[in-house]
Amino acid sequence: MANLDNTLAALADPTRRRVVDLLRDGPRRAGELAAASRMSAPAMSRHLRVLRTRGLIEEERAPDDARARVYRLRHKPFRDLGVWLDEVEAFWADQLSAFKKHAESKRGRR
Amino acid sequence: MANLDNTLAALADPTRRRVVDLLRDGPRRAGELAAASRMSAPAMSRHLRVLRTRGLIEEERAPDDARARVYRLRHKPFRDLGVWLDEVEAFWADQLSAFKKHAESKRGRR
DNA sequence: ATAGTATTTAACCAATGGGTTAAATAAATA
DNA sequence: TATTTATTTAACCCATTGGTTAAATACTAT
Repeated sequence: MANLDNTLAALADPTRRRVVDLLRDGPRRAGELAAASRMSAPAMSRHLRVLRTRGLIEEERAPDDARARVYRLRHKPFRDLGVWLDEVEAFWADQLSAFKKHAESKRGRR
Repeated sequence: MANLDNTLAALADPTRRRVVDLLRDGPRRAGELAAASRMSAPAMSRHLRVLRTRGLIEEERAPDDARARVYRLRHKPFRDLGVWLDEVEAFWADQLSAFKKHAESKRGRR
């Protein structure tokens, strides 16, 4: 459940992308994520479920308080997305493309 | 209109992601993209509009047949996505994260 | 035991998304 | 000029999404 389409679908929502940014600083509780996003607990809970079932994050109980759930980023989906992105980027690295791009820059593109 | 959220929203749909893959091989007509994706012309047209209004592709008339519209990838949104991804990836490059990850690999994670 | 806290699940609702078919545009061709 | 051809736009429909509030779960604290 961690293919590219799942990953991109999970990241499509701004709230969920924001959660990823928050988790870059380390694992966070559901409550912290909700507060930081000014979002109700149920709403955040569902976003977290989407991120989890699509493989972007993983859940565990807080060691100090088993009521709380702590979420952290998983590496693989981001790595895979990076691989795909590099493939796409290769388009511009390609000589022919570079030539076309150059020709077009003269017409005010970028 | 080419921020990260727009880009990710545009890429969330599998058909649109497929279009990006097709355009990696060079510019393509709307009709070609529709056929390659086994999708009706109107449906593809709307996907192309989403990709265009969100800044991922650009449109021009075919030089040889002005009825046809040719689409090509734009660089910026993918570059920006790459920048963000690298920031996210930095999470795992971080020493402390690396340590945690190592500790957890002993419990069967990855 | 009782009450409080952290979070999820359920039920519901309005908005969005993606497909379809039919009509509109606009250019090439006969 | 009349007819195809390439594509978009419009109108419509159904499924999905993301939010809300209320209830359920499960643990902590008094």
